[in-house]
Amino acid sequence: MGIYPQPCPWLMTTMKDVAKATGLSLATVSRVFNGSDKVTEKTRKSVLKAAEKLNFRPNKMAAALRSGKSKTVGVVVPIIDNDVFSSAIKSMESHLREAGYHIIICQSHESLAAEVEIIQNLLNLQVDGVIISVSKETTDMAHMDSLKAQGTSIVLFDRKLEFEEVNSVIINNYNGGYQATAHLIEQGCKRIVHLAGKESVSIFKERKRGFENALQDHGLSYSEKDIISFEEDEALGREELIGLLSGNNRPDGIFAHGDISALVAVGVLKELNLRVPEDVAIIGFGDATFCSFLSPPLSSVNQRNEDIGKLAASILLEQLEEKKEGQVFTQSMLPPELIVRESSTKNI
Amino acid sequence: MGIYPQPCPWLMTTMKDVAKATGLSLATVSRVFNGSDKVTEKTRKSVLKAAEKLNFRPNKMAAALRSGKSKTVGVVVPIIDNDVFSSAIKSMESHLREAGYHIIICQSHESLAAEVEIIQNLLNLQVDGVIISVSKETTDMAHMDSLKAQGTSIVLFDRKLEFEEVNSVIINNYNGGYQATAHLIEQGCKRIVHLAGKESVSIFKERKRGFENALQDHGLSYSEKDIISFEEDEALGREELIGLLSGNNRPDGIFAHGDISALVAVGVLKELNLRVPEDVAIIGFGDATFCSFLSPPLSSVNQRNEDIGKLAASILLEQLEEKKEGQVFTQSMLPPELIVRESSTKNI
DNA sequence: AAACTTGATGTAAACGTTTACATTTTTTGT
DNA sequence: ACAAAAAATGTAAACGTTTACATCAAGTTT
Repeated sequence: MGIYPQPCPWLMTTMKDVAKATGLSLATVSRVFNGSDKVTEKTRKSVLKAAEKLNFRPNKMAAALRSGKSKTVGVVVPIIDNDVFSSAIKSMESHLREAGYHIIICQSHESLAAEVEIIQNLLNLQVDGVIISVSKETTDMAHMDSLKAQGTSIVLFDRKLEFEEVNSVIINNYNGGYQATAHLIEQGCKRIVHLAGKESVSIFKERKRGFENALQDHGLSYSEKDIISFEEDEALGREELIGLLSGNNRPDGIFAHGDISALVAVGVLKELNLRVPEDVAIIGFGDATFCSFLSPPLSSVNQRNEDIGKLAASILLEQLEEKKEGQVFTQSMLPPELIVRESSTKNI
Repeated sequence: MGIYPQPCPWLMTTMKDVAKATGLSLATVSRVFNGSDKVTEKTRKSVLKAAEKLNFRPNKMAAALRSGKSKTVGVVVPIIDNDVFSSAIKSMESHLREAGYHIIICQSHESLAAEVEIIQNLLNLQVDGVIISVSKETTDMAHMDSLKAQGTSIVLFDRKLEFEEVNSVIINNYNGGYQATAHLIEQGCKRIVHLAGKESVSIFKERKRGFENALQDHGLSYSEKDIISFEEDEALGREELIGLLSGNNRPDGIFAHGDISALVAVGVLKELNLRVPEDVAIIGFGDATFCSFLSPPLSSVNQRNEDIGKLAASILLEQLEEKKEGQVFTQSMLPPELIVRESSTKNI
C-alpha cells in the first residue's frame, strides 16, 4: 500500500497492472487501447482479456494530461433552459459523444464578464474545442484570443459576430421572415401586421427585414403602423394591435416574431370575436411544441435547432480531426422550415 | 524546445515558470493557488504578481490527476431537450459552478444500456459526483456500484428507485394531483375528469392517486369512467372525453396530467362550444411557459424544476465537502406549487 | 548466408500538478 | 540570549498515461 492517499487503491487497476498480468510492457498495453498503433492480434487479445479480468478502465485525466487532448468540448450558452439551446445541445451531445468527446456546459446568463471567466476556465480545462452562442453583451471575440492562440477550435452558433473570421452556424432569420410573410400573401392576405421583437436583437431585426422584403416583392405596400413592437411579458403592443384590428381596413394576416407573441395575438383576436384563420390568418416563429396542440393549430417557422447543433458539432469535429495548417472557416446559414398549420390556411 | 509535441509551448506557463520567476519553490507556488495552506502574505503577493505577469493558468487536468479530484460532476438525464431537465440542469450548473465544479452532461435517451456506458465513462473521467435522473428502463442501481465503490457521491433526481439507499430529490406528484383536484373542488366542481398519463410511469400514477384521494377526502364519488387514459400524440382518449362531455351529467372540471393534455382538452371544449371556466374548469400539470399566455390563462401545477436542481446540487456538494464515514442519505420530496389562473377560477 | 527491410515490443522520459516529509526560518517562552 | 515550538518553505516522488527512440525478432532481397 502506497503512502499517498488514494480513493480506492484496491480497485484502481492501471495499465501497469495489466502489463504485469500479461508479461508485456506498459507501452504495448497502451498501444492496444489507442487502437491506432501496430500490435499483434495475439497480444491484443491477451491484453484485452487481462484488462477485462482486472476490470481495467483507462484514466482519461492521465491520458489528457500527457497527450494535451482532453477529448472534451466546452459548450457555452446564455442559458440552457431555452428551446433553442437545449435542443441544439441535445444533438451536439449525441454527435460529439459518438465521436468520443464529452461536453462541458456553461451558462453565461447573457453576461460578458461571466463569458470571459468561462472561457478562461475552459482553457484551464484544456478543452479541445468550444461551441458557443455568445451573450447579448458580447460584441467581439477578444476574450477568445487565448483560445485561438492555444489552437482550440471554435464554432459560433445561433448568434454571430460581425467581421470575425470564425466558424459559425446560424439560421437564416431573414429567410424565415420572408417565407412566413410570403405564405400569408399566398393565402390571400392583403394587409399583414408584423409583431416585431426588440430591434436591438439581430435575429428579430432580420425577421422583420424578411417581412418587409416579402411584402415589397409581392407588390404590397405597408405602413410603419403595421409593424408593432410587441413584447408579451409587458403587454407591449397589445393596445396597438387591438387598435388596428378594430379600425377600418382591418388586417387579415399576422406574422409574429415568436410563438408566444402569436399566442397572445390569438387571445386578442378571440376577445374581438375575430376568427382564425377566416378573419385573420396568423403565423408564429419557433415552432414550439405547443403550436400543434392549439386550436386551431398554429403555423410557425421551425428553427431547426437540432440541425444547428448537429452541424456545429460536425464542423468542430472536422477541425479537431484534421488540424490542418491553413485554417478554413465555415460559415453556415440554414434556411428555416415553414410549418403550415390551420391558423394560416385560408383557401382550400 | 522540448522533443515532445506541445500545443503551444510558448504560452503555456506552468507553476515551474512562476517558481523560477519568483525564486520560490514549486511547492510554495502550488500552495498559493490551493489557498488552504499556510503561506506568508509577502510570498502570496509575489507569486500572484508573477503569475499575472506570466499569464499563468493552472492546468486542471494535472491537478485532477495528482489529487484524484476532478472538480467535475456528471449529470445524466434521459434527454436534455425537456423543460424538467433543462431547468433543473440550469440551476445545477449555476450552483455547482459557484462552488468551483463543472458539469458534464450525458443523455441516456431512456436506454439502460446507454446509461451503463455513460456511468463507466464518468468513472474513467474521475468525476467527483454524479447527479442522475435514471432512464425508464432502469430498475436498480447495479450499474452504479462501481461508482459507489469509488466513493463517488450520487444524487438521484426527478425519478426515484425503490428500495435503494441513495440521495434523492423528487417532486411530490401525489401532492400535486391532490392540490389540483382539491382546488377544482373548492371552485365548486362536482364531477371532475382526470386525463391520466401512462400508468406505467410512476409520476403519472402518483398524480392519479392524488386525484383519487382528494375526491375521497372531499366526499365526492367517482367512477372509473372519469379517469381517461390520455395521450396527446396519438389522440388517445379524445373520443372518450368528447363522449363524457356530450353525455348527461356533464363533468364540470378537468384535471390533466400535463399541460399539453390540458391544451388538447381546451380544444375539445371549444369544439363542443363549452366555456372555460364557466362550464368546465380545467387545470394542467407542469406550468409550462405557454400556460400564462393562453386565453384564458391555464391553471397548472408548478414542478419547481429549478428548486429540484438546486437541492440536488446542494446535497451533492455537502457530501463532496464533508466526505464523512457514516454515510447519511438525504431523501427529499418537494411539494409542488399550485398556480391558479383563470381557467379554473369559477367563483369570484 | 550476409545485409537489409519491416514490424512488433520494450525503455524511459515527460505531461503539470499535489503532498508527505525534511529542512530552514521565525516566533515564543524562560 | 537560548532552547523549544511553530510556521514557512523546499525536496522529490507520485498520479497514470503517451510516445520518441531503441531494441529485437522475423521476413526479404541480393
